[in-house]
Amino acid sequence: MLAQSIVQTTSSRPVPNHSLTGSIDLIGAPMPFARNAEIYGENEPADYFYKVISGAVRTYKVLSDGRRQIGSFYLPGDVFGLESGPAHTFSAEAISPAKVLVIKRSAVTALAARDSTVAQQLLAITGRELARAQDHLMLLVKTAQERVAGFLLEMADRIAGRNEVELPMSRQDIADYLGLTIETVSRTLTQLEHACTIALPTSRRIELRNRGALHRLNS
Amino acid sequence: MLAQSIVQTTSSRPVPNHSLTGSIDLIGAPMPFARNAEIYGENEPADYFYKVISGAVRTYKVLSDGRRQIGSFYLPGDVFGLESGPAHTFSAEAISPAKVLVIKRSAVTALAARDSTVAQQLLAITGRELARAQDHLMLLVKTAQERVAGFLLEMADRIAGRNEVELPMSRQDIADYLGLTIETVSRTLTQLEHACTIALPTSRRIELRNRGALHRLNS
DNA sequence: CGACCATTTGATATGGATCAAGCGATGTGG
DNA sequence: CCACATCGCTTGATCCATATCAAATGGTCG
Repeated sequence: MLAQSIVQTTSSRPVPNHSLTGSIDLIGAPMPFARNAEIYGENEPADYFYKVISGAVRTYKVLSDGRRQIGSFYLPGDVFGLESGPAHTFSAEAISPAKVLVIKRSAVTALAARDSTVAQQLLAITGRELARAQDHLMLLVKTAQERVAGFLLEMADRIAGRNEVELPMSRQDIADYLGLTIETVSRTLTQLEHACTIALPTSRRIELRNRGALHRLNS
Repeated sequence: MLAQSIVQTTSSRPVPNHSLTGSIDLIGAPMPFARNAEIYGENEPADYFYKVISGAVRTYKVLSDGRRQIGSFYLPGDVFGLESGPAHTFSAEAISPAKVLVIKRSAVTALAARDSTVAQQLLAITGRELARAQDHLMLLVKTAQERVAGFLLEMADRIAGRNEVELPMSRQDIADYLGLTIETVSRTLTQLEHACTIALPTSRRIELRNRGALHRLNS
């Protein structure tokens, strides 16, 4: 939403005749990515940041022992790839076929220097990313049940359709986000189903039957 | 350093005669806190943010089961308590006797709206906080040895004196930062000592004898 | 010196990882 | 249209890293 207003601001306000601030340069064309296609790699120059139009995206790092840690999931409307340093600190891939708006960082930075509302939006986006990282961090010190419950509540909040959620990501993605194995995620979901806390009409579709119980687990 | 320049900017540039932007209101007096004194509590209004002058600070949350998770440690020069929402999401306490500069949020926000360098600094501080949270997050999915090694390297980078580090925090603080128990932290340090990777002249003082080994563990 | 608190060390228990197999859906080629 | 391969997920059996419980040690301050 805030990201949306960055785009709106740049395209709707009268712009001086500098090519950097023209809406074409700033927004670029929405770009399609296939399932599992790389959007950018860790350590690549962070000259662009991105906004999800449709589909879903994951950012991740691979540890030396081959384990993968997912940093975040991004859904339509979310901005990702905005870095404080010169390089991306995670890699990014499309989880499902995705359309992504590619935004030139230098253009927005230049714009922010003159338009304080743009600067405010950049700050707000970064601040929300920080809050999300902190929430994620708190999940990683909990039990498997608490992590899975927290994940389900997060996704239910972020994806429309209050109590029925269609997850875009695989069990492996969930496991790598929560610092668990795929087996533990699967077993925990089964437990929650047996406790009638959730229902699993299909493996990707999850119905929250008892939010209270999930919140209690999430503590 | 960036935070420093916020303060310098506000005190050295000519300021219009608005009380909000006067340097007194903005900076306030450096405030002393005793060991373990609360600086602010979770969910309290985030009307101020803070900069460590001397001593050390921890931010933390207490989970429903009583376990405490430390979000970050702050050392002299570090800014903390800068939130995207209206309330603090962690509590903050002095680890050791500390002097802390108390800064009025609304004043800096107002200033940032007119001075884009201030806005840039706010963004940079938030961005570095995000990077730190992401690094912390990556630690929490590793083995005990890797977490402790990563912690030692982080502290060695942040505290002066390359290879000899005087830690301001207790084993319990370290354990709650790393999502381990105090016993596991202690045992791991002992192991590293036996492997001649570190030396422990006193329990709070740690000498890094083999950075390479620590980096390998940290992977 | 003695009490207290932080830290270390030791013995045992356990949650989740690992290893292994089975199952169900999806898609492909004959 | 069906047999079969593949892939994602679930379930089962065992193992291990770290938690937990318990006690000893050491450093600090009155």
